[in-house]
Amino acid sequence: MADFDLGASFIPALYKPAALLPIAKHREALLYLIETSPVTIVVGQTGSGKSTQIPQFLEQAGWCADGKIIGVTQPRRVAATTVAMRVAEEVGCEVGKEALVDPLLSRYSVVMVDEAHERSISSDILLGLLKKVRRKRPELRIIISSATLQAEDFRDFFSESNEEAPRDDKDAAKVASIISLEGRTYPIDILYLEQPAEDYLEKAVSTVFDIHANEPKGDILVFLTGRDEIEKAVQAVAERSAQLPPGSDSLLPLPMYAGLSTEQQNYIFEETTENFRKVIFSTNISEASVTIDGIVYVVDSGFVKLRAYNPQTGIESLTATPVSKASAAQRSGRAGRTKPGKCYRLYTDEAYQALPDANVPEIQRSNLAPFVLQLKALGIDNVLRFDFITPPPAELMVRALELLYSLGALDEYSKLTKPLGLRMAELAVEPMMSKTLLSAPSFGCLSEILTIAAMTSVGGTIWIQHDGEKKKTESAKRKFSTEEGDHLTLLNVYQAFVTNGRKEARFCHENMLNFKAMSRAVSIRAQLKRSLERFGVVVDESLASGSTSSTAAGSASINKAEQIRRCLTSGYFAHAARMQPDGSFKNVSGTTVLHAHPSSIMFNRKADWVIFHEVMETGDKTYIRDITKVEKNWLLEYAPDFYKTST
DNA sequence: GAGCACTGC
Repeated sequence: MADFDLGASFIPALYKPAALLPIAKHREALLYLIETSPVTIVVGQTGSGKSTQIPQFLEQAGWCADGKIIGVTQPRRVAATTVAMRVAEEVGCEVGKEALVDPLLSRYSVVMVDEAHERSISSDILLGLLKKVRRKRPELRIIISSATLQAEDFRDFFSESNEEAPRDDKDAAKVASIISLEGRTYPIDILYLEQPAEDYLEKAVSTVFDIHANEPKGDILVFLTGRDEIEKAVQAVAERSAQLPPGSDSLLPLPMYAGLSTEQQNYIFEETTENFRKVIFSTNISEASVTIDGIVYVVDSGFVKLRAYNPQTGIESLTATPVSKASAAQRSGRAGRTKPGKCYRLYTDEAYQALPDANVPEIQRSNLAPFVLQLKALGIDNVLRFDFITPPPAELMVRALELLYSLGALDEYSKLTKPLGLRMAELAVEPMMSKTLLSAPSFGCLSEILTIAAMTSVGGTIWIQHDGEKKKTESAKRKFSTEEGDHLTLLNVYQAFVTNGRKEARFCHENMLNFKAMSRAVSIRAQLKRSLERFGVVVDESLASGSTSSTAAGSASINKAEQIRRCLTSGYFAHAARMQPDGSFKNVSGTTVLHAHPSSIMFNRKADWVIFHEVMETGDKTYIRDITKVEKNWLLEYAPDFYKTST
């Protein structure tokens, strides 16, 4: 496998992006377009300064007069808060307000949808809303930032009308215009494999060594699909580095994925000494969310893990999928930020040609229940006729409506119920959990459910997953575990954190907890609590017990534990399963075999009926996560209609 | 025996 000869395995492509003018040069043209055209589509590279500079141009041009504000939305909140803060600092405008409170967005003179080409559900829905608002508020200005390939989709969307007669081309041009604001980039050589790789992980590692042996200085960024692959690749490079010829520069392999702690992530930004070449093995996090300086070489496996949702079974899956052409372009662009670069694609030119232009929009492959609820709360009753830029499959809509009806958020006419449905829409957790929260006062366990809701929404990032320290994490977890399952375990972890570890980094370190994730749970809990108090719900924290584990003495806490399990059942009855003699589970209709996820307390433990927070198919198994034991008769008690129809 | 990314104020 020692094919160090790059020329033999890669062939160059013809494509070279042109180096164009920076954004400030386009200022006048841009402001003229925004003034004269209701919708302006701004095309330019990620990081070209669009999201910070355009709001400033607008403010200077008087778009903030009369107390009006400029809104900037982004699919990735980390970036959004940074941008919003910078804009607020620099131009003195307030940014960010929910459409839920002000459906006509009347305080805004301009709304900018940033990175709209990423097609997140929220930006897709915002585009549909903006199109609707524009009919009632023709003076509103809409700016959409997009990658080049998708610009025309947005123009066509805003130019076409659902209700009126088709416009001619001249009219369409008046509604939406496209302007290109390419930033300065350096040329990137793109190289393809001559033959498909049998094992892209092995090929990625050998390509890294090829680059190291044959190419001038510059760090390497390798795109892989997940943690497992990344850790394997890092290890392979570390091992094989020993065989590098004496006197040659060293390779410094580093992992990058969202599950790492901040500290571990920060290694990739540190400067290396003269004789080192950094090689970063990363998930898609480095495609757009994280920018690393000094990258000259990109190695693209051609794969990404993508979520999908099966509307028939209601099961999400996470599988490695070939990237889109748009993704491949974005990845290669990471090489040319500071000087000319090279991108090695671990697939053939033919394989590239066969890739889809763009990813399937999120709205066509997700559980839509949370978004249907939001649309209903915005007064959009006929969600099936909402003007989506690409409509989701009807089955996805139907499944979302059915779930919301079974939870009592919608009535038999599919209208939002009040107050239940409306309140559920305003809580920032998914519908099954918002239902659980809203029924918690009647079970006398609101404080505990608030905590559980916050803990489940930060997901699997609570525990440190350091390679080689798995045992340590397992034993730390056992200290908090309860007989009843994962939800009560999460409650114990949280309670220990707020009493012992909130200001003490050592507590998290000793218990293998991720401080950032735990702090996020604290702030989510506070936010949920504020929402509930806005509805007039009283949250009595004095009732919260120190420990709700069944190992704790006293019948009061055992009773509390049962109330919590009953309450969870009232929201999660649709996520019920029964353990089979072989230890696996079957869902209510008996159609799907489910397995307790190895991270669950219920992994390898006995149970009868359980409810679970989440179900996901990865590889060839379907896993349930965050599992709690319940009684069969509770299911019948809290969801009689649901169980009558499904059995 | 194991989860891509993102957010929630």
